[in-house]
Amino acid sequence: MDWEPPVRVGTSVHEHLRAKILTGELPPGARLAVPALAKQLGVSRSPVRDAVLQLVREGLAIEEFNRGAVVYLPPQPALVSLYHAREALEGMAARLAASSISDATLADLDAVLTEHESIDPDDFHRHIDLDARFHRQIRDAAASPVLIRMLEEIQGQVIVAMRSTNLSGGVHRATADHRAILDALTQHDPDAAEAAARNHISRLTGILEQGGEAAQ
Amino acid sequence: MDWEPPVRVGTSVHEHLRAKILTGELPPGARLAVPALAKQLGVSRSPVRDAVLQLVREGLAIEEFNRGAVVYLPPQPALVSLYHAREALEGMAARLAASSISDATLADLDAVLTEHESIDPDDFHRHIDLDARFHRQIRDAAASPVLIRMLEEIQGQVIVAMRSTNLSGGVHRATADHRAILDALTQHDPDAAEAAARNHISRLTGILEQGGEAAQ
DNA sequence: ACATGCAACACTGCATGCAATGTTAGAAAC
DNA sequence: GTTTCTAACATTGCATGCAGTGTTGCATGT
Repeated sequence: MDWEPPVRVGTSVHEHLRAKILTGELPPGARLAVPALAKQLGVSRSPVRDAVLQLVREGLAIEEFNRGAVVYLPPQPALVSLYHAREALEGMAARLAASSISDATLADLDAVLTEHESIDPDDFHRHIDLDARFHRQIRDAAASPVLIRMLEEIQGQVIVAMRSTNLSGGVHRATADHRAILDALTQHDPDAAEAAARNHISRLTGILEQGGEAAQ
Repeated sequence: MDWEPPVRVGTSVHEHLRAKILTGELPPGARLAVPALAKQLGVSRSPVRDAVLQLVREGLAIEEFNRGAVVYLPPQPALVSLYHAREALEGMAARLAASSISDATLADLDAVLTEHESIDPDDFHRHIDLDARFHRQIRDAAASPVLIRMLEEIQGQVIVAMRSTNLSGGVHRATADHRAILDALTQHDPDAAEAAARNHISRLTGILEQGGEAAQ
């Protein structure tokens, strides 16, 4: 019989902190002092230390020497680099997904996108959430474990960055791009899907390089 | 004045173990028991534990419940996934490098490739080393921190996999592909560089999917 | 010879102690 | 009011203790 290893406290703490960073409850600059978190969460310092170290390796936090880690918002040049990796990986994810995506997943994507197309363009919280859900579903549809793991990491950082800077590129442009991606996926056309996904991200990279202030 | 944080024991241990895995001194299956390593390296278990955890997150080791971690060779489907991510990221690295690469780096690449073209095709150790150096230099020439970090991880796993399976695709094909990539870089042609890099990796993916026995 | 049971062992993950070191706030001096 | 010194404080990374749990190998019985 298969056996699932017991849940590790360190893993739970990591997920807990990661979630709080992604929702913005722990915004960039928030301190992640191990003793304080351990006391607050009612566990010892060891698992908390593991969790914080992992957040640092994920790029969601940065160490300030002998002062503990803080939630991290990469500076603009690092975001450009992040978006280059994102373009490559999301392109490949769309390519792979195009071949194998199921009708059920296509329907889910359409539901998310249709909702996205109808929201108040000023409702950034909802925009970020729907955007993340769309990209997450394509990522998972690619069904490629390494790709999924790397995109999880990138998309986490993207959410923090979107929340802190105006790099959405506008809700309408985003949903138009998403519609193009979904159309290509619906036609199971890998080349078109990759091109559409890369075009979407590379447009955002362009905005970023011009100062990240082009939203709306 | 800038201050470089003191070297952490855990980091040294991680680099030490990583190097031993990449050289094959610790082959897939080798046990990474924390107490044993700590005793052998003359440090306590804490930094060794950190190092092993990081190796697991890097994909170079896998945990066997309550028996410690062992050096990991991903099964074939996971390698295909690894190569999909590799294709996307190496393609983007070549694209970025094409714009910014210096004449000095081009000369270095040519030196590595020229040496590679002249080796005994049966000298796999040297083939793996020269192959890794070529890809590493392009990766670094891309000068994109996120891309570099992710490709470091992928290329580490690739070295382990090459050492254990016949997926080089043949020394001559490899150097021919590399020559095409270097030509595109020399012409500072991003599209051609990306296409050549992706073509190189995707050919290897094909070999992998057909059973990984097509070397020579 | 082979299966079974059991005791010794090994390893993990979490808790906690500790020395080193950076930070900070307040008192003291100017 | 501003600067300087200093002492208390906080945090880190490493060391080590410990309970829980899986593994291993040997003795024992059939």
